Amino acid sequence: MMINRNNPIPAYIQLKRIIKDQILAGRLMPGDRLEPEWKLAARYGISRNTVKKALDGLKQEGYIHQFQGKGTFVSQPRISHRFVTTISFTEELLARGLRPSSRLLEGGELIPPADIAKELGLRKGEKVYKIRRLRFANDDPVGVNLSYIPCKICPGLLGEDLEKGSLYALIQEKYHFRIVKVRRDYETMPVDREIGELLEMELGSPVLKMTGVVFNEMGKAVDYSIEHYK
Amino acid sequence: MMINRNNPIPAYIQLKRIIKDQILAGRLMPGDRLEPEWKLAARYGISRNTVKKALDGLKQEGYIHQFQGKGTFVSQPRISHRFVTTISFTEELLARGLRPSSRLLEGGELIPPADIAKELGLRKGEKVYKIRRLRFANDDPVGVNLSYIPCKICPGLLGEDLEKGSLYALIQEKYHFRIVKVRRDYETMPVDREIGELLEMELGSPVLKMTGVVFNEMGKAVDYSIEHYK
DNA sequence: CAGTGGTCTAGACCACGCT
DNA sequence: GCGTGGTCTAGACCACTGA
Repeated sequence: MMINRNNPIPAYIQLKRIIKDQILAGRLMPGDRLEPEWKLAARYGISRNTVKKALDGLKQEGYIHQFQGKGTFVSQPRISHRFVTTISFTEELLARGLRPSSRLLEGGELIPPADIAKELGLRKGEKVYKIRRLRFANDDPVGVNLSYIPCKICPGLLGEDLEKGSLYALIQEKYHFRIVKVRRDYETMPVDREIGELLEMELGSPVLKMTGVVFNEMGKAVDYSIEHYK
Repeated sequence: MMINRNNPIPAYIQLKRIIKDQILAGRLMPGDRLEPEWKLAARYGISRNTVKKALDGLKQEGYIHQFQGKGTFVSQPRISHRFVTTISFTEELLARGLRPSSRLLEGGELIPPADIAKELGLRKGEKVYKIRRLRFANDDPVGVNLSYIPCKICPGLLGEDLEKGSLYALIQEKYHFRIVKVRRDYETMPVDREIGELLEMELGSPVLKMTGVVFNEMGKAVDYSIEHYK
């Protein structure tokens, strides 16, 4: 399949279509490396910038990812878009016109309990960062967030400012992930003493407990979190 | 604010930040037209291609849109998919000031496939209602909802008006449940033909697929649903 | 018509991963 | 060192809009 320069469809869209078809047809499998950009440019008789524009689109749609110095690879699952916006406490509150903020309660590094290690797909002895934050909306405490994040996935995370903005945005920006899959359990339950004190609630009032795992485009679990919301 | 070429942050990201800040600060209001690309390039001392890359990012994030031959305009604040913290489509849309409605595509009674029976905790041969609805926001189709609800939990459900309001509200009211636990999986994927036609989307555009189970206060699964949203 | 964004080129240098 | 993607330039022509 070649690019037809008489076709009014732009070359980068034609190339995108060609590569996408190869992925959907299984001729390119998840994990496969594509030819380097310069070679694609030569093969299809277009400039490298045009190849980049095609690849940008495919990256955007979650079909591929790229690593500087390594190459271009077909992504694991199907497709992704901006999942952050649907899962981020920070953006959620901003969208509602509230002012979100956080206070770091605890940040450390440890070997996680077996059940959490299993959810994260970690081998025995692999460490995680444990990050516990109290969340505010307009300075009212509204939630407690406990996250376990594999150290090998996000090295140096504790050196970041964990009280500013969205943790997911930080992770995606710093480590160049895209979050493509989310699993969430929601449950209402009476509040226990510890959470109740943090959220300034009466003992036994109902809280929303949310447990979740998020996955990046390579199918790796990036975060296991337990959250309690008023 | 200018672009600092000694700053290791790429010029296009610096420009993106500058423009985004102007929008967030209200110096650029929704509907305002930005300077033409060539003028931005001259003002910030970078090439037009670099300006385009910054604008592409902002377009991508929904802050601006562009029209060939007309210019670059600040977008209305984005409506984000915030299904995570809400259970009910109806309530979600009402909260956003949109008018929700539904059209019943399919309503019947059947023995569910084994995997769905398992999710619902049903014994062999126990029937479910299968309810498929197209969802509208202000008469635009925005989602397709497929629900499996155990007949023994909600007897006579098909006799109700399934196009009016929230199915969850109906179920909770008629059968005196409280929904206390929800499990949700979110994933984005390219739209297939059937859903694409219902939602009036181009084949392969990304849709949010949500799969979920809700439980009542007795721990019984009340509903297994598969939904696709624009 | 002039002005705008859309596409595209043929280069360049840099940052990074690997061997 | 070499190959990769990341960024950037200074042009060019086209398609579309609106006066």
